[in-house]
Amino acid sequence: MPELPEVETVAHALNKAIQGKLLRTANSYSRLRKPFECKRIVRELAGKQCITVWRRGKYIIMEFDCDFVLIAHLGMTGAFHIENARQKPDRHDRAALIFADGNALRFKDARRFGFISLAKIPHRGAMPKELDSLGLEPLEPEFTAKAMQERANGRTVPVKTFIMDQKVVAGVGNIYASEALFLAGVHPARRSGTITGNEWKKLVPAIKKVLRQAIKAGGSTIRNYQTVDGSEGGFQQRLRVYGKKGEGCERCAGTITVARMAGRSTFFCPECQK
DNA sequence: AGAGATACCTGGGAGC
DNA sequence: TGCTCCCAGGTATCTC
Repeated sequence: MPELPEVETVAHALNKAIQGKLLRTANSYSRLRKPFECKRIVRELAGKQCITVWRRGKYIIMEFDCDFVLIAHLGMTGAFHIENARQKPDRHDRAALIFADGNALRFKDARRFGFISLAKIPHRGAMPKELDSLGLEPLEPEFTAKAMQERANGRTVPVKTFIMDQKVVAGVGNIYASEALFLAGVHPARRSGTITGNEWKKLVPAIKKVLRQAIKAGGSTIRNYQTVDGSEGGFQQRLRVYGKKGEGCERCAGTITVARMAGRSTFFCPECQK
């Protein structure tokens, strides 16, 4: 389940892998959440050089030396891998970018929740308008307790759901939302508008800390996630509540409990998260 | 407009 | 061993 740390790890690896390469063509093997527009992609990007690859929220942006970018989302099970273009795609490969040097960047996605789409930008280095609605970037200075308290004012959704709202904060998903709330000692079901300034001063740094630690560990491998070279992330060993229903809390005598919030499993300690 | 539910999709694990 | 059932969840879209 790729969240910000996994996407960061993948974007970094992709940047190393394809920066400077010339796109030759593209292939589509089956449909994704949004159609992979092979013909349009080839028309706009063939012969163009990949300039850089970066991340915004959970989206990966591949820049080329023109006014188009590719926006990729890994969905639940998306992964990129590089191999020789002559190699046969395997069962779950959905699309490929073929480079002039003979390498293929294949997008593998068993559940097809991911996508790669072409977007026009006003000028090189600009943010595609498709990503305008994304909220605060949690590792940037703009992500502060004050900004979050303002946005939460009057809101009644559980704070867990609130911090997973991509229009509020971009990049926090189900795993790290549970982990950050645990670190901050905040109960996930609390209505977001009732979180005090002091609580946001614990929760905002907790989100940053959890994300930074996970990036350092190369992400968490929960079920599906793989890095570009096929290796697994190391953060799952450091998870404190996610997936730990029935286990003892590491901080108090409580037992980790699971509840559903907005249809998602939410793990927390009912004793020390208030 | 905000909140919650549902659809999309398929591998994998649980239970029998 | 092999079958069925259900869960995992990011996002778009719907209903209230």
